[in-house]
Amino acid sequence: MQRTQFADMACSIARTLDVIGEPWSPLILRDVYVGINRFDQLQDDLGISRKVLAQRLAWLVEQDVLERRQYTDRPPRHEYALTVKGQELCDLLLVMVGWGDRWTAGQAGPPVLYRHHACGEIAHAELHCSHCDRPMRATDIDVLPGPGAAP
Amino acid sequence: MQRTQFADMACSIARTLDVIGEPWSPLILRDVYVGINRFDQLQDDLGISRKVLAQRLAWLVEQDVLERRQYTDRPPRHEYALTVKGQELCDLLLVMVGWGDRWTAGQAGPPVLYRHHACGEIAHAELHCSHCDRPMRATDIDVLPGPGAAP
DNA sequence: GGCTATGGTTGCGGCATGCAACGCACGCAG
DNA sequence: CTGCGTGCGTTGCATGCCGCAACCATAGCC
Repeated sequence: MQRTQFADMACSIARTLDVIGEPWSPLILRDVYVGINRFDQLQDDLGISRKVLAQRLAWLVEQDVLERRQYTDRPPRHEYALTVKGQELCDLLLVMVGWGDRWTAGQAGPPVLYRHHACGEIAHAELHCSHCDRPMRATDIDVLPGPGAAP
Repeated sequence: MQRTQFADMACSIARTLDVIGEPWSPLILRDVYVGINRFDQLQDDLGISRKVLAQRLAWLVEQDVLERRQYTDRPPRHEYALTVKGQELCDLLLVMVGWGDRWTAGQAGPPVLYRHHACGEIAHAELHCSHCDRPMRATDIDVLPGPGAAP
C-alpha cells in the first residue's frame, strides 16, 4: 500500500499529509488517543465504512504511527495503540482543536477541555519559539531554504 | 458548496477537518502564505487539476480562510490572500512542518528553515501551556467534557 | 486578425468510497 | 454438535470525486 501523491515532494507539509492527509486519519488518531482502539469501537464511533477503516489502520500501522497488538490469545483479538511517532502527531491534533475551538465552536463553547498535568489548570496549546521561548506565529517568521531543499 | 461530512460533529478536530481536511487545502494555504497566490501559479506549483483547484479556492473563500481580490481592473485579474482566520491556520502548518521535519526529512535535513523575527534565530515551533507557559504535549493533558459537548 | 496571458468551466474515464453482505475463528449455551 | 453472538475484517456493487485534456472568455499587443 502506498500513496506517494505527496511523498516525494521536498516539503514537510506534503510529507506529513502523505501520512495523515486523508480526512479520516486524524479522527482515527483522536479516537485511539482517547482510548477507542478496537475495530468495531472505531467503526461505531466514526461511522466510517469498514473497508476504509481497515485500509486506514493498515496504512497507519505501516507508517509506524499506530501499533497493532494482540491483547488476547484465544480468541485472537487486537487493539491499536499510538507509537511515539503517533503521539507526536497528537500534538498536531491539539493545535487543530485550538483553531477549531476559536473559529468553529460557536456560542455553545468548545466540546472538550484540556487540563495540563504540570499546572492542573484548564488551558490550550500555544506556539512558542524553540530558541527564545517567546510566542511564534506563522506571521512572525521568515522562510529560508534548508539543507534538504529541492535541487 | 458544502461537505458537512464532519461539520456537524461535536469535535473541533472534525470541524477543522471539514474546512481543510481534504489534502490539497493545506498545500494551497502554504503556497498562498509564501506568496504563490494566483490561479496559474498555484496550478503550476502544485500540479493539481484546474477543476479541483477552482473548487478548493471557492470553498476556502466561502469559509473565510482566503480572500479573493482583484488586483487589476482592466484586464480583471485576481489573487488570493489569507484572512486572519487563514493566517491562524498557518500556525497549524507550522506544527505539521515540525512533525514532518522530525519524522520524514531523512538525512537530507529539512527542506526549509524558519527564522523567528523576535530573536532572529533559526528555530521551530513548540507547544506551550497557555496558563503556565511550560511545554504542553498531547501526553501531558487530561481530556474533560466542555460546555459544547454532545448531549 | 492572430497570438499570448489569466482565470476559469466542461466532458470523459477511472480510482476510491459508502453500503451491505459475507467469511471466519472462537467461545458459550443448550 | 448445533446454533448464536462477538471481533475483525474482506468482497461486490453502485455512486461519486478526481485527474486530464480540451474548451471558453476577456484583455492586451503586434
